[in-house]
Amino acid sequence: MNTRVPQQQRGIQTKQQIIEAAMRLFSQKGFHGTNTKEIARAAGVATGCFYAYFGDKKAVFMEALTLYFAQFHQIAQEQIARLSTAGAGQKPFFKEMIRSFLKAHGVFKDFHHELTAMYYTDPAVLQLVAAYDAACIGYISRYLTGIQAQLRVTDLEAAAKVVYWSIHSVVDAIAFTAAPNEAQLVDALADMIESYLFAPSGTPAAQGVRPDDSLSPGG
Amino acid sequence: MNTRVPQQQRGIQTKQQIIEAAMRLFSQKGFHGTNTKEIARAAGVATGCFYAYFGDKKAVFMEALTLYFAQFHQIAQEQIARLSTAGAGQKPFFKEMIRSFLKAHGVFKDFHHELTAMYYTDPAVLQLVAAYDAACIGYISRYLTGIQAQLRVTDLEAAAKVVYWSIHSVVDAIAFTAAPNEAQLVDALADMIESYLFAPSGTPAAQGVRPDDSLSPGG
Amino acid sequence: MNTRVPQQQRGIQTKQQIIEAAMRLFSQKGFHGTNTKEIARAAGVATGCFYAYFGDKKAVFMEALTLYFAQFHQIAQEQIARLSTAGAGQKPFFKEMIRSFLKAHGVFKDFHHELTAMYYTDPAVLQLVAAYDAACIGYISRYLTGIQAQLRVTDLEAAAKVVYWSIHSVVDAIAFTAAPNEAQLVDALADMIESYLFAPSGTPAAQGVRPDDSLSPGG
Amino acid sequence: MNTRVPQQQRGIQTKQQIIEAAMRLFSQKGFHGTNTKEIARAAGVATGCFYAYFGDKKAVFMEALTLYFAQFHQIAQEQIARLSTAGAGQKPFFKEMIRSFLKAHGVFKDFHHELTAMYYTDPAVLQLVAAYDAACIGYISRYLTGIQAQLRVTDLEAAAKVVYWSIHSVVDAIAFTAAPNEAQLVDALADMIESYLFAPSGTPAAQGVRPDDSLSPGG
DNA sequence: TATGAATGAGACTTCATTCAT
DNA sequence: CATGAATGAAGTCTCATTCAT
Repeated sequence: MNTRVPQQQRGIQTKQQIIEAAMRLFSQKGFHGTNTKEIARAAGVATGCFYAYFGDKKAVFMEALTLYFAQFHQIAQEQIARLSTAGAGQKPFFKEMIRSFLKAHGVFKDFHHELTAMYYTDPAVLQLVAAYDAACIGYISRYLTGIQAQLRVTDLEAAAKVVYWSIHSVVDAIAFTAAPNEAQLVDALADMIESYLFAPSGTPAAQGVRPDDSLSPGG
Repeated sequence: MNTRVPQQQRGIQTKQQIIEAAMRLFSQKGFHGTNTKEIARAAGVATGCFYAYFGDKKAVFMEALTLYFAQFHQIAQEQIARLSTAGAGQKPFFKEMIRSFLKAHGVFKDFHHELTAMYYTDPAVLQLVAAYDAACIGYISRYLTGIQAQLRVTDLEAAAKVVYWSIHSVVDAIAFTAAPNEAQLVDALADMIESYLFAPSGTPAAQGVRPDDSLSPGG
Repeated sequence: MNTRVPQQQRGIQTKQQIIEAAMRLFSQKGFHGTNTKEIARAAGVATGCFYAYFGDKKAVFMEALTLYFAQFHQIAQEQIARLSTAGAGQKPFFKEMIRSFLKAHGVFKDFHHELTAMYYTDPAVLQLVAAYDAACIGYISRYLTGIQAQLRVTDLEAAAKVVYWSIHSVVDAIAFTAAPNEAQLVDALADMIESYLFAPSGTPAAQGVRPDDSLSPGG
Repeated sequence: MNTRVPQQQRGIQTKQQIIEAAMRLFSQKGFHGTNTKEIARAAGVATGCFYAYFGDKKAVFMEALTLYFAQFHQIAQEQIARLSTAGAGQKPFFKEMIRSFLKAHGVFKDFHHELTAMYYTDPAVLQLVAAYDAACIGYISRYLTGIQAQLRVTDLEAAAKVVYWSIHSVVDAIAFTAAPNEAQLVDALADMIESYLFAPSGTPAAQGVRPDDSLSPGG
């Protein structure tokens, strides 16, 4: 039987409830540890109803995933837009970006992990995630292109990737291990990215670098 | 009944065969996509024999994991030892390290991914992996301490972590997406790490940095 | 997942069918000789359906047991009520009781034996059976208290137990071995119980006792 | 492969060890709850060795059973012999008999229960047990025949059976429930049997009967 | 002969999915 | 549209028994 596309208000709401319940359960117990009956019950509907809206269990996961990414994209885009216009080349840019990621991570932390697990396991998930990663890298790449003049690196493609993956993994490590020294790690990460991207400002000022101001022009 | 501890030569061999078959299958089809019957058959033994050696499916996974890490550790340690003595502070160190990781990754590439998937799902796996990560970070940290004089960073703990996670994720991205521009990414990553860790060598030579030789003394 | 509590008519009927099929099979082939697949098939449902209603094989057994005892109790209580009011102290009481037991036994004879087997093996069964035995002994005890004046025994508790167990085992022996001399055994058993409980009616009439009328008053 | 009949001292001892281990385990965990590996280990031999001496798991059970009965028989026979010659018609006979049974029961109490469970389940066990029961009934029957003159009952066959089963079940109840009022139950049981079998001794002395001496002549 | 490793049928159980009401 | 009962394939695990050494 084909999947139902809800037409009425009620149907749309039901579908939404199912997605939310599924996300909650996947986050708590993982995809493999959650069964459709549980999802249905948590959503307050009958088992059969689940299959009226979703072709199979993976379908909810994918839909939840799409939603999840949409939110990420939105946050990221807003961030980029804000920072880009606020004055291109402002160095706090990356620190802000890291904080953005951290925050976004926090919202659906556990779902993010389940997602990562599926990523390596399921091609469809991989594709979705890869698209998202590519988009993020694209943002960074465009940003770098915009401030190319200030940079010491030349291969902007590679730089964007390296920067993205570094942020990605450090943020993940922070979020997952609930690192107590979060602030230092964020500082160190931002410092690394900035040391890498930006040319030292002409003077040998780099000694005694302190993460935040080391690159402030004024030098 | 408890797990069998092989007492005859034959038993030891059988157990080894099972572990190998399991790793192969987990890598190909994932943990959840592999069943114990398949593992047994792939190892050339009967189902029951599997359970003589392993309490359940996860038990093989954990044992395989332990083995896998033991190899990683060994490779890493050898590498560190070799590089450290070869001339402390030689800058190719990190590039070498990245290549090491890439190589190690390559050996059991798919198993590594299955592992990552389990990492987020299973506490026991998490623990094992966390221990491994901590060990790696420890290596780096000790290395940095050894060459502290040459460094621009001061919080070596944080630096070691940031460096480790960056390498980890970039290597993973390279390995998983079979990036065609592997060389550039490795260069960029090494460049980032070095820019971050090392003080520009006194002269304003940092301009026009080229990854490999930029830091070679002689400057 | 938890056991289903049938909410539709169909569900209630299915559960009943499963219990009946299980009782039939347990009686024929014993608890250990019957598997859940067979039970499901005999009930005309799928294997999984069995587990929707019962957590495991023992659960059906226990539920069947409870049902079985409920019927026993009902028969016994009716019997007691009828005989007690029909004229307290009428001696055919015990003969009637024996016949009751025999009849009740006959209905689910084989199930009774499987039950006895489980009794010694499973604590939960033991508990249920012990409760039933205690209830039966309670009936007899109360009956004896009611006719205390006519009795030669004084420790009514002990008497009730001894009488109950004697009936129990003789009835069991009769039912299980399909003794050809059932009538004689019943007579002998009733005679034994009555000789024990009731004082000889004043005269030395006890010689040449014939089971049935030996104790009829009026000697 | 055929079962080995031990020829050497060592073999005989091994077989004995296996039987003992099996009895112990069957008593503790039941026939179905014990596996051959456990038996072998408890006996201090290898799994395969078990099958050198016994065709299958049931075979040990049967052999243990036979041994168990042999002991019972011996005790019973000695008892009968002793009492019979000590003065036929001595009334303490049945009380002694009950005590004998209780003692015999106590020795292998748990094995006895496992046996009862198997009895209803396995034809071979049934046959063995039935033979044993018949033998016991035979003893009683012969005893009764010997003192026929003193008895009020005439159908000695039926009487023997009723008496045997009563003793059997009351003893079982005592042993299994560890009844605190064991003494009273034994008294009551003996009283019942004696009231049943023996004619009141000529005088209307039966009033105020006390189990032990009520029937002593010369009263 | 003893050892303990190996066998494999079969038991129990779960759950994604379909169906009757 | 919703409900919850039913399906049955597939997976996990056990254990009586056989076999290689």
